[in-house]
Amino acid sequence: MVEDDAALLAVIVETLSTICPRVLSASTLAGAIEECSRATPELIILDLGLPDGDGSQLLFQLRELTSVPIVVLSGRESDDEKVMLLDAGADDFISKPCSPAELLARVRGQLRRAALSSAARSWAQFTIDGVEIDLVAQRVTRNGEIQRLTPTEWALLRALILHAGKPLSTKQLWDMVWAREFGDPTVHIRVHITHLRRKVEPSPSMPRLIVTEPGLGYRFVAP
Amino acid sequence: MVEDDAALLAVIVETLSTICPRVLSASTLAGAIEECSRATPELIILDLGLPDGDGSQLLFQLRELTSVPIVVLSGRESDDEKVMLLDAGADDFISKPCSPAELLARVRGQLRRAALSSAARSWAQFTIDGVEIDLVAQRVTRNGEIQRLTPTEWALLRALILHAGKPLSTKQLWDMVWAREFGDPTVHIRVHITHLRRKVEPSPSMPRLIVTEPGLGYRFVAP
DNA sequence: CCGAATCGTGTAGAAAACGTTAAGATTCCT
DNA sequence: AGGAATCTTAACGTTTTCTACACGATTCGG
Repeated sequence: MVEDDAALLAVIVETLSTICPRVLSASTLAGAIEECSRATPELIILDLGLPDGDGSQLLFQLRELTSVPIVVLSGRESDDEKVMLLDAGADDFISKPCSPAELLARVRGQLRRAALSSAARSWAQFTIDGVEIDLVAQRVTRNGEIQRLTPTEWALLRALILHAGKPLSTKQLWDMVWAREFGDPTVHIRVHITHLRRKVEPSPSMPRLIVTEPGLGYRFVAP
Repeated sequence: MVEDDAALLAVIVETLSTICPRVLSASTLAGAIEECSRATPELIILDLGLPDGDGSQLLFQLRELTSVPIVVLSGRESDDEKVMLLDAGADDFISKPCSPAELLARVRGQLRRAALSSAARSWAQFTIDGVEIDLVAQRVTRNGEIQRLTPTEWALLRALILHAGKPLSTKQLWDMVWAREFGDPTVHIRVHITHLRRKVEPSPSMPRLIVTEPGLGYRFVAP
């Protein structure tokens, strides 16, 4: 929230905090840029008319750097200004005064839209050596062929990828995937690791993705 | 452009045509749905207060079927209504009267954002292997024959298509389609999936559209 | 170099999940 | 009220997945 009027800022921050877990604020253009580079916010609300420069200048600068939703708040009612800012990349323009309810509704809308625009799911999807793994769509393809994984195989793969880079002991995997106390962990895991490798490794007999660290456990090599 | 006032409609269409290659219009709720299923617009501008039903009703219906930007235009200034519509999925809300320049700027903004957010098909309407599915018009034809789907079958199909590509578990489908807590989900869904496949699959015994991922659920494969 | 522990892989039976059919129950329309 | 369409429930055969066990291969320390 970028706003120079301290009283108004307090009110808006209070309002926003009902739906946002963390609200950061800045009262100057320079402060706003610093805050953005440090905290990478999910949405920016920008009031025009800051002391150290035009807010529209900040809008241009931010649009060069990021595609997060930017909502502009302004007291001026000039059509030309609205058009200019919207064309510059503002995602919404709200005229002051504005009811808290409407502000929240518009913020919710922007957040909802940003969430489903699939930018957020890039971390769970990657390709390595012709093997494509998509944790969200629950899909694995190797050289174009679809590989079907069973529920336990998915659980095992998820556990390994979640802690990619670190070796996971047999006990840890057992707790994460099976979550029960009877049966022999080691033999189960050996079997399912074999199955998993057969489906996701470029060459299953020479594992490159799921490597075994003798005596420690298994490790998923990060891409 | 959905608007019942002919004079205002003409003005807005004229305005829009300066930036849009094709502008379609409808003056009733039924006409709007028909137009949408035929032409699959890239953006919808919706004026509230249509003769044959509330415009907000159309908004709800459309939001079940598509993710295209919807801009609501209204003369009423009620905060509650604004909030309700924005939360129902409207991408923008413009109060009448509104300058042509601002309208164009907001439309441009929505189109720009839609273009870069998902190049994916935003209208659930397609043909594959002689099977034509149109969620908007609620029509399924296979080799020219119209297939009649029951309400639960539509709900099931809509849930699957809305999350095309991702497997939906039995529990998820149960929550989306039936929305209640008693009864045994698995049996119901098995039966209705069979019925659905018999009507929409090119060859029901070898499903290609609605594939089952054993242990995970069912997945609608996007064409 | 050798033995013990650990790891990889094949096979077979048990358990769970799934597809299909059919008959009763319910709703909705005329 | 009668009848048609739809939903629910039950049963049964099939497919898929899990578990258990056996045996060869590999690793590691002395």
